[in-house]
Amino acid sequence: MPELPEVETVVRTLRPNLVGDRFVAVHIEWAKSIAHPATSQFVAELCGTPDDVSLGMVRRVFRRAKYIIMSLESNRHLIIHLRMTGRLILYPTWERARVARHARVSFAMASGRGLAFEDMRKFGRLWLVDDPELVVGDLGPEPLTSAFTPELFWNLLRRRRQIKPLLLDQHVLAGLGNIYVDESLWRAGIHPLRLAHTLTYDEAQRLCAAVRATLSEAVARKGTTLRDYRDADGAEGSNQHTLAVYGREGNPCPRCSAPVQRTMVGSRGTHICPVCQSLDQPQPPAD
DNA sequence: CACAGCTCCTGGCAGC
DNA sequence: TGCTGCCAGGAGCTGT
Repeated sequence: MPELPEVETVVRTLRPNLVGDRFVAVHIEWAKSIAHPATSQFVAELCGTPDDVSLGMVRRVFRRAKYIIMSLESNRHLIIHLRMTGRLILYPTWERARVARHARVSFAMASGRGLAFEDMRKFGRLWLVDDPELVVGDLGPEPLTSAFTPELFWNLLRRRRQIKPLLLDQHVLAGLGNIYVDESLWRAGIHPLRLAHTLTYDEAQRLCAAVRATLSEAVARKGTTLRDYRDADGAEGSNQHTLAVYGREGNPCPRCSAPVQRTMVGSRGTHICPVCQSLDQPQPPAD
């Protein structure tokens, strides 16, 4: 599942290949992948006009939370959310992109290369908008910026709500998904069912640092490839080799060797160390 | 407000 | 071997 580190890696591999290149054609294989506007308008507006093809040029490629944003010369923005199984893969030609397995939308670039949006489960979505805020305007803060301070985080926790679903809520904090929430809570020694407003300031500070460390280490390892995730060059990440709890049910906790348990929290598969992440008596993990 | 449940999807896997 | 059916899960939505 692409979360912040995976999306960041996709952006980093896309950027040097796309900035300065131009969209010249697009093929939509699965219309529901286009969230906005109507598919005919999406096709008509992406590539500029016959008398000014430069409007389809990519000026910037960047990320907001789990959204990939490409700013075009036309001042429009192509926004892509990969959801569960989405990928953005570069190919030497448009033809290769079009025939890629699970290709839902494919783009021809002026350079002759192709870009494919591949998405087995069809949950991913694309937008073409004038104002990116229409898509990403309601997101919470970015956890890897200097603005994400323990004080800010402390304020986000002033709610009577289970900590794991809270951390997964993109309106509260933007970028975490199921893998990195489980890993962050394990690192901070906090049980996913703890109510956010009952965390001590010390615990909040630990969790804040845990989120930052978990995400930045995953970025450095180019993301977690459990099954579907690839960067724009088709390469896997390596963070899956260092996961502490996610997907490790029955294996020893790296900190205390107790068997990792899998439970359900908020109807999501959840992995904890029952010793390091106690629900009853909050105490710092013996790190 | 909090949260459970439903929807969208399909490859992979368990069970028979 | 081959069939059926269940399951994951991000985000938006409805219902309680």
